[in-house]
Amino acid sequence: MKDTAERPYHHGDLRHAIIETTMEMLTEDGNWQFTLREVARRAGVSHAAPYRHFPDKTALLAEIALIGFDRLQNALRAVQAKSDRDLTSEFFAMAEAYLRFGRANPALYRLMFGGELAPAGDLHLNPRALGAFEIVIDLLERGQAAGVIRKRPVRGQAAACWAQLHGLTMLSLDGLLLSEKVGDGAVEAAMETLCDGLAS
Amino acid sequence: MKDTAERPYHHGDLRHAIIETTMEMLTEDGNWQFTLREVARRAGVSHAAPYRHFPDKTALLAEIALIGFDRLQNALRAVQAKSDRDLTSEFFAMAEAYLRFGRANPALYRLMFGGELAPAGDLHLNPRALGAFEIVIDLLERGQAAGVIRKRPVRGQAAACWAQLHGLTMLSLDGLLLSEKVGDGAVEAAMETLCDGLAS
DNA sequence: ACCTGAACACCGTTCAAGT
DNA sequence: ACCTGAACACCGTTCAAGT
Repeated sequence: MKDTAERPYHHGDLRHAIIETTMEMLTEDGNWQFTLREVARRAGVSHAAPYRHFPDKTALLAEIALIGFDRLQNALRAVQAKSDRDLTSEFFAMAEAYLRFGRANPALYRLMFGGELAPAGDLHLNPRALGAFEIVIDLLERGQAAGVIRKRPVRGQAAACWAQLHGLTMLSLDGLLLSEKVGDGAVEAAMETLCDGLAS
Repeated sequence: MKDTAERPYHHGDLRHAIIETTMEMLTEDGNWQFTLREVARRAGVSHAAPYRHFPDKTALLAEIALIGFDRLQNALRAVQAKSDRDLTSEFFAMAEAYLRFGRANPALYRLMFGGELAPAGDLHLNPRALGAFEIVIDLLERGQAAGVIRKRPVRGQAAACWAQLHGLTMLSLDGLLLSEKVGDGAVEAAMETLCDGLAS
């Protein structure tokens, strides 16, 4: 579209390329390991080049984590949009979407909640990290209005949902919910117990 | 006690000293960061010495994680022992002990469930990692027998408890359950919801 | 049997210097 | 304005050599 199209200089947009490459490395290798020098290598630039776009390694990772929160939010919003069913099915679909996100992006999910970024620019103060939480709150509010959810402070109920989903996701990533260890269908059973606690 | 007391050679028991030093480093610095060379430095040995006792860094960390699981189990067992109260109080005391353990040892707790050890010798296949789970199962079984817990497969209920506690602990360590973000008393509210789901 | 010292191949980060 | 190359201070790991 641009008439002055001199992209082929070196990259055009190295910052974007770095983020893209980092995300690829994250998804291809479940084993969490990531070096700034390799992302530079893959992007075809010198190992010092990323420092023109990110102050340090954790700043880049914090940005990646935020993108992860955006994607999680979008995954949940997609479920919310398909509201052609009752609230209970929507609740289960939401939970399933959350768990699937974690299982599909283990390294990214771990990064989002890892804590190696806490010393950095406290990622979790960023409102983008709480978008998913608001979606759960909305669902619970509709449930209370419809009379299928127990009338309690929604934020507390949302915390229970989030903790349960986060815990299941993490334990699942750790391989701690396999049938041999914890019995068959542990995730389904746990979700059922959560539902019992929420239902009116 | 020993008549042949030639400890002051160099260390006597370097393996033990290394574990001890690692544990100290872990508890003093919440920011997860740990180098094998520094533990050697603090233990007063060369940086190659640890390799006579551990094949590599992750092997040492896996051992530390197992000790963490032992300690968690002991913390819960201490609650179990003081059974001078009803099952509901015991349940809450157990939950509180779990959360307190995580908050008191953030770096250790993160290591136990971190996943940087997964590629190593899959720590979580070790039965020591599931001791805490068995304690929860025992509590739930007594609850079902006493008629205060809903009659459902216990292992599923235990999974729900574990996931909830693990999720609350993790989110709490991440600072995601602060009042400003999620409302006041989120942990208590979440525990209440879990109870509602378990109670008969 | 246990420990040291030097060595190798890597990091993250900085900084003068290039275009 | 953006990138490179060399440099610095670190790692994890290995291995000959010391006691």
